[in-house]
Amino acid sequence: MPTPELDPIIHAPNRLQICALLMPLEEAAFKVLREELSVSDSVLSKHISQLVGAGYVGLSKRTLDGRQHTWAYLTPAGRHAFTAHVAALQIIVSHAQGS
Amino acid sequence: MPTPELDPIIHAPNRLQICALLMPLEEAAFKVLREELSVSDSVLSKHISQLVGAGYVGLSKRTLDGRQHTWAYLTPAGRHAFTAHVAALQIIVSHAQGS
DNA sequence: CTATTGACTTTCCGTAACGGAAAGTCATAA
DNA sequence: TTATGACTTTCCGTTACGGAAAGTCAATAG
Repeated sequence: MPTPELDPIIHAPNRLQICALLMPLEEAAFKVLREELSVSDSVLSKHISQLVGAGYVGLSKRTLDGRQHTWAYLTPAGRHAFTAHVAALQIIVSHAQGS
Repeated sequence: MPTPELDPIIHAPNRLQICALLMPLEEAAFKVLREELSVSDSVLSKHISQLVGAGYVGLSKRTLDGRQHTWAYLTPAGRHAFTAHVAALQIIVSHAQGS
């Protein structure tokens, strides 16, 4: 059995966390993600861009209180990729408990 | 609860796998690791060097059949770091199943 | 209608991580 | 003394990040 492949788009710590946070939600506000990850706007924006580029995340820009706000959500492909990534991680880590 | 920190030394896919493979063993031959990871000698050597540099892995060079062979093993610090890293991963991933 | 402000986005920049290929080590074996 | 096997290092080019600063844009404030 070949080693399961870890998805480089998802593996990066910040993106792994973004995906994990989005998994149980329908969507999350940009600001919320930024606070959860404790990163700057630019860093979060760039990571989200990569996820969007991979087709894993979708954005919804809406106006609230007269201001523009961005919400992010996992696409079906994103949910699938995250699930597969976690499965791969578990297979790799499972060797640790005695192959 | 602050986000658990992923150890960058261990997080890299190849090194995560090296550590996972070494966890249940007392030691593993260089060649075995190279085959399990399907990487070149130089790549494996460089990743192991980083683990050694972090104090996570130790090397034992012995002669067998008149040839030099290298064996790698996790140090106590390495086992501890790997365990902590996996625990951090689980905490992050656990959010996915509904925070 | 123009300036401002909030909420991101991009660009610019420097550092560090990787992998592949090739050269270098070193302890034997021939 | 040379050749091997088994790594180790070096060289090189690509890519990934993060921080800082500049740029966008829509929705007010004036």
